[in-house]
Amino acid sequence: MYKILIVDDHPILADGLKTLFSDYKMCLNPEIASSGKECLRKLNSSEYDILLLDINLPDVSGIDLCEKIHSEYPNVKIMALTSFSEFTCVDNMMANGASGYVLKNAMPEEIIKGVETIMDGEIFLCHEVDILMKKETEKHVYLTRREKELLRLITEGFTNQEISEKLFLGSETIKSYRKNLLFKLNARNTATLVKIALEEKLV
Amino acid sequence: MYKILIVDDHPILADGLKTLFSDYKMCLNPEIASSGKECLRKLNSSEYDILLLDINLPDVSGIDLCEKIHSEYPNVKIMALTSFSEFTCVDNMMANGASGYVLKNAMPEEIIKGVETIMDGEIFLCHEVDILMKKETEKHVYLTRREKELLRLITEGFTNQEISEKLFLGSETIKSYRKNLLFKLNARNTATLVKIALEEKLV
DNA sequence: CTGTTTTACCCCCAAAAGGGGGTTTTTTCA
DNA sequence: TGAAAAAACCCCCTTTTGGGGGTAAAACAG
Repeated sequence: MYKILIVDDHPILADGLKTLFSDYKMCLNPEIASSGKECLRKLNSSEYDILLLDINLPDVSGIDLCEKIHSEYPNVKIMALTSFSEFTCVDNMMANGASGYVLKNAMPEEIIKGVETIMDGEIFLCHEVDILMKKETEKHVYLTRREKELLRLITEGFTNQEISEKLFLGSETIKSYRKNLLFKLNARNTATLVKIALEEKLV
Repeated sequence: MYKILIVDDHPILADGLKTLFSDYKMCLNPEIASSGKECLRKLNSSEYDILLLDINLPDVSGIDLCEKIHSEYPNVKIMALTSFSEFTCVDNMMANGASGYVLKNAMPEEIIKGVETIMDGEIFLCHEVDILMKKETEKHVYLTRREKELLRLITEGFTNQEISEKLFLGSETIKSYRKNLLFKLNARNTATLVKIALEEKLV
C-alpha cells in the first residue's frame, strides 16, 4: 500500500485511476490535485510515496513542477502521466527528476506495473515510450542553449536584423546560427524549421 | 437509460466514464471501442443512442470518422469528447455532424448534462468551449479550400516555384496566395504563418 | 592545461519572399 | 440570372533568406 497523489485536471481520468488503484490494492484512497498550486499545498501538508504527474496543468507546466518537487521533496517518486509521446517531453521530465513516464492511453496493468517498478527504486517507461526513446535517441539532435534561443526567436517570426538587435549581436552571426539550425534539423527553409521546432516541441 | 458507445483509446478514462454513467443511471453498461475500426464494427452489429467520440484515435481522425458515422447512421447522436480546445477542431466536428463538444477536463456533471441535452435533440457545448467559440467566432478568419491547400504546402516547406509546378499554376499566382494568407492570418512572414497554421490547427 | 565545444564573427552571390499595385475568368448561390 | 466570391494571373522593386566558403575568442571538461 502506497500513499499516492494524482496531479491531473481531468476528473474522469483521476476517477478511473482511483478505481484502478483500489482494485489492485495499491492505495485505498489516492488523493487528487487538479492544479500545480493544489499539488504543492498537499505536498506541504501531507507525506506521499509517489506522484502521478500530468504535464498539461492549468496553472504551471508539469515539466517545471517536476523539477521543483524533485528538489524540494527528493524522497517523493514522480511518475509522468501524460498524452505526449514526444522525445523532448520524455527527455525533459526524466532530466527534471521523474522516475517514470507512462502514456495516458496505456493499459491499466502497465500503470500498475510502472508504479511498482518505480517504488522498487527503478526507472520505468511504458512500452510505447520505450520504443520511441530507443528509436529517437540516435537520430535526435542536440541543440545548444543559444541555438534553442535563436530557434525560438525565428519561430516567433523575427528577422535576422531584429534578432541581432535584440541580442546585441551582429546580423551575420544570426545568419550563421540560422544556417546551422537548418543543417542540424535537416530543414530546407524557415517554414520547415518552424514546423520541426513546433512538432518536436523544441521551443 | 440510453445505449452509449464510448469511442476512446484511453482505457482509464473510458473506465471513469463507465462508472460515471452507472452512478447517474444513464447507462448500465456502456460499450467501449478503442479504435475507429472497432467503432464501426460495433455500430454495424448493434444499435446505439449516442456516441462519445474522441478525436485522437489510433487509426483514423475523429473528424473524418464523425462525418462517416453521421452520414451512415444519422439517428445516432455524436458527442465529441476530446482535449483539444481549438476553434478549428470544434468547428470541424460540429460541421461534420456532432451534436455536442465536451472537453476531457470537464466536470462529470457537465458531461452528464451534455448527454441529456443532446438526447433532448439540442446542441451542447461545454462551458469552456462555449466561451472559446463566442470569443473566436468574431475574429476567426475563413480560408477558402485553395487557400488551405496553399497554406498546407507552404507549411510543408515548398517554395512558390515548387508549388506552382505541383498545382500547374503560375508562380505569380502562388505569390498572390501567399501574400493573401499573410494578410488574412495577420502574419509578418513565413515563419509566423507556419506557426499560426500549426497552432490553430488550420492544416 | 590542452583539446573540444560553444559562441560570435565575416564575405560573396543567388534564390526566395515580401510589399505595392493591379486584371480576368470561373464558380457559387441567393 | 446576375452579383459576389473564389481562383488564377501579372509587373516592379526591395528585403530577407539560403548556400558556399571561412576565422577567432571564450568556455568547458578530461
